[in-house]
Amino acid sequence: MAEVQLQTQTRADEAFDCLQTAIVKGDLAPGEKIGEVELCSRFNLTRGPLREALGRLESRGLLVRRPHAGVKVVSVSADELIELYRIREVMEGLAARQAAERMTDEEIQDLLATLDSHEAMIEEAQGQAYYQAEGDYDFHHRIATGSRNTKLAQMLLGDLYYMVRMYRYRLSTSAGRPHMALGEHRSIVEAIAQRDGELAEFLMKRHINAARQNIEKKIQEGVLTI
Amino acid sequence: MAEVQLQTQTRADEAFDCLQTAIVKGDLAPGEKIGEVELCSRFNLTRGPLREALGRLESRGLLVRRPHAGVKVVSVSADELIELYRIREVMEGLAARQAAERMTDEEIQDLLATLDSHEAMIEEAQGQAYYQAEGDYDFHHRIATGSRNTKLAQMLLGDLYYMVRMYRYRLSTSAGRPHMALGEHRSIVEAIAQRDGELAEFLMKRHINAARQNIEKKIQEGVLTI
DNA sequence: GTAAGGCATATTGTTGACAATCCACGAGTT
DNA sequence: AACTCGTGGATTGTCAACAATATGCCTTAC
Repeated sequence: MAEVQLQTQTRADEAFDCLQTAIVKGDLAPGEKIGEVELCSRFNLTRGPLREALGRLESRGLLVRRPHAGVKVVSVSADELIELYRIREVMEGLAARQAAERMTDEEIQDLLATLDSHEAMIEEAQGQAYYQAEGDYDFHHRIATGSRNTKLAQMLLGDLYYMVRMYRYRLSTSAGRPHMALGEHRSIVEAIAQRDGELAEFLMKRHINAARQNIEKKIQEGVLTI
Repeated sequence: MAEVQLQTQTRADEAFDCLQTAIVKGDLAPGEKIGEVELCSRFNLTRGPLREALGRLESRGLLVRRPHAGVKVVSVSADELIELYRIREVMEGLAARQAAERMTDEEIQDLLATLDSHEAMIEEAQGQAYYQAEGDYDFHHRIATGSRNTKLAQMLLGDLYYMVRMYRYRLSTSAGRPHMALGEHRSIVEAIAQRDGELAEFLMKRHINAARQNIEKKIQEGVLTI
């Protein structure tokens, strides 16, 4: 392991990050029961910091822990994934509205620039949905922080996105969707640029609603089994 | 049998509960820097479980922890308290809508019954705002769980309510508000009973909006200093 | 007199060993 | 043959000692 680690980062934080990414990337399959000692040897940690990290992960709902029985990765059902999108709809709607009221002109310009780069990425990497997903994540990330609502950003970035991303990695976005999503992103930013919070909220809600319907359709088609 | 306590409760859970209530009740003042050893002696714990609990509290945003520098209770500014209510508005709006779609008839009847008991409490205990606050908490708690949206309930009950309650304890609700709030509660339940999700969402949002404006007014009057 | 730097102390972060608890397997009984 | 009960093993929960780091005070130089 290359020790690039910052000294201000404690071992427990390190463990937390490792585990979180491992869960999100799918290296630790949902429902899988994992022993503490195995995790220790896998990430070169001792049980103290590991347990601390496990506690945090549990508190965030990525793990379930039964006393003396062990830890297992949470397995989210299809219904629960849909519910997640319903929550995103209202929370990101609020984020968009507040972002329209509070983002600086600079931030908005920057956001527009990133949209251009996302478009370029989609154009050249035809079908490489991964980058599109990263771009999408980047977009929503900026809106969340742009809202200047600390707790809102914390809940979105710390709780919801990680759970959603758990499925992003196994779930390729459908063919025409990236282009459409980009268009929707543009409209939202436009509304923000015009400082029209109400419109930004409406458009964001519709955007996430569309994404949810897209996933629902896939599940019904049986393309996506969770 | 002296062991009324469930054995499935681990020391870390115990520590977590103790600390959480201590923070919420104000026994640990916001901004106060607290040493680990002091907490250990105070709650009869060892540092292992304590640290695990601290990690969870930090992850939930009730504590801030700087490496090697110690732990201190988070201090929420007036603005941030307002922001909390903005989040509640959209999230509980969603909860109300989903509750209208999914609560059982039994649950709704039960909810109505609790509203009656709340009314009785307000009538007899004139000015005892504490019970009203508890009743209010109870009401919102039921709506959240009634939504059948696991993650939504988790975020509301696990994250937001505890932060809001931090201030409930020092902040007596204003004179006429309990009665008004109760009336709003009734309208919401009525909408739920009629399975009108859209209306329930609207009414709940307006209800929380009113509560927020009430607090904003108090802050501007200087009655409430945070 | 003030500011910068180094040292001591106290506090946090980490480690490894010990104790308590659950799960699985096997034996005995119906 | 199937079910229940008991025991062994493994895993988790807990503890106390060790190491690393930041804060505060004192000294010293300008």
